[in-house]
Amino acid sequence: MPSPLSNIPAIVVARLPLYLRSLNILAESGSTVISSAELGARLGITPAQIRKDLSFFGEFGKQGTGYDVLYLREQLKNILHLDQQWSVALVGAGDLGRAIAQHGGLGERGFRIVAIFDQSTEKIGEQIGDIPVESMDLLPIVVRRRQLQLAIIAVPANRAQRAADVLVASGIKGILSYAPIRLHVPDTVQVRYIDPLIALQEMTYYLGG
Amino acid sequence: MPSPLSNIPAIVVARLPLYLRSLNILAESGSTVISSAELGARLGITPAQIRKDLSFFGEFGKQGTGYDVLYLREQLKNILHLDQQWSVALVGAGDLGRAIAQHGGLGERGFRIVAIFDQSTEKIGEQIGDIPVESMDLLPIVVRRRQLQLAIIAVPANRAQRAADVLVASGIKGILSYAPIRLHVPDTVQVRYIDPLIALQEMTYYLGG
DNA sequence: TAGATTGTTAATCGATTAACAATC
DNA sequence: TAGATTGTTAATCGATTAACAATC
Repeated sequence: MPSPLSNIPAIVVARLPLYLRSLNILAESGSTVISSAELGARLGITPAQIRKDLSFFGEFGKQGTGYDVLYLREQLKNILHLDQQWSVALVGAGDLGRAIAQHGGLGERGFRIVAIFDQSTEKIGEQIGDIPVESMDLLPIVVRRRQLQLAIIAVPANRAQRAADVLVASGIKGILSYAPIRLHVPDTVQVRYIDPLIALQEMTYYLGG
Repeated sequence: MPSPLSNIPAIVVARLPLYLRSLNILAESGSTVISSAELGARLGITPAQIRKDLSFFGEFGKQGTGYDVLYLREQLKNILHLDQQWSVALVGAGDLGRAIAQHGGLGERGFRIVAIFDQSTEKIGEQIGDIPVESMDLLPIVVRRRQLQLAIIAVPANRAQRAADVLVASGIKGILSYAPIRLHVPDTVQVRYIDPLIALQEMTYYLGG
């Protein structure tokens, strides 16, 4: 695998996890082969786009037949570096951080929260699941020692940028932020946002006043 | 206001909430005027794009000066129909639904959860905050009586499509789904997804294996 | 007035789609 | 072989950006 081809459009990369998700469902249901047309119908994406997207990375299909579900799934996992467990730091042990850590939909899917940090002296020492909340002061040490590359930010908006700065300085390369502000980071660092409020506001435009 | 101009690109509409968010911050900090250049710098968007986006809806600025923060904020709120409280139905009273209902970042911002539904007989009758969990059987009646237009889905993937079907049949016009599947709904219904796993998988592509 | 910034047009850029030869 | 579907090219479509006259 030619490691992250930097010339692949981000929008193409962003669709790969959706393809993978469908392939997981197909694999579970016992399907062995799928065409770009069928996959497209499930995802609301044109078959041509799926074929084009995949062609950035190689030739995975067979004319007349389609794609082998297990094989394509394996390939996508490799491309996305999901052939390994990812350890994740969580910043913020409030309601939201707690929900993220405990709900654990992530843990079962290859992203394990291995350290939790909070500013508040009250929260330090508490356990969330089986992970103790540690002081923000320890963050750089822990992140470096464990060589963590991913972090989740779940602190209030007014502390999010500072959290990001510390994370980046400690070597974090990817941040998933639940804070409703744009984070400024070097462009060697990936950032994605989760913001239900923005999503709701996007929809009300289309709803009758 | 010419009600939802249907010919405005969705990607333009999707940026309006971001503009609004910045304007809220600016207003709080006491700024009275802002140029497209300054706003763009905050958001990582080119000034030309901001001006173009806004020009779909009217002329809100003044040459030589920029935009009046409070005025533009008001206009965007109107365009997005955020000049009112929105009542929202929540489907799913598990860990996730509970976290969404209690965390309440939404309530303070104009989206109030007014009814919670769950399948499980055990959960029915429980209170989350001050809202009782009701049976799914009551959903159509409650949604119709209260004329709810928005709903949040926080049930497992295998129940999400059924939940969406019931919601749509009950008159819901916008769905925010936390379930990791694509929902099939009539195109008169808006759907947005919140999926931290997909966001993480998008980032690992760029990280060293 | 001089300087700044808008709103808008036209040019550029990039993403999506249609079409089809290759081939299983 | 006949039918189906890929991978890829070229055409289309749509979004972003640069540039500038208008004007505060």
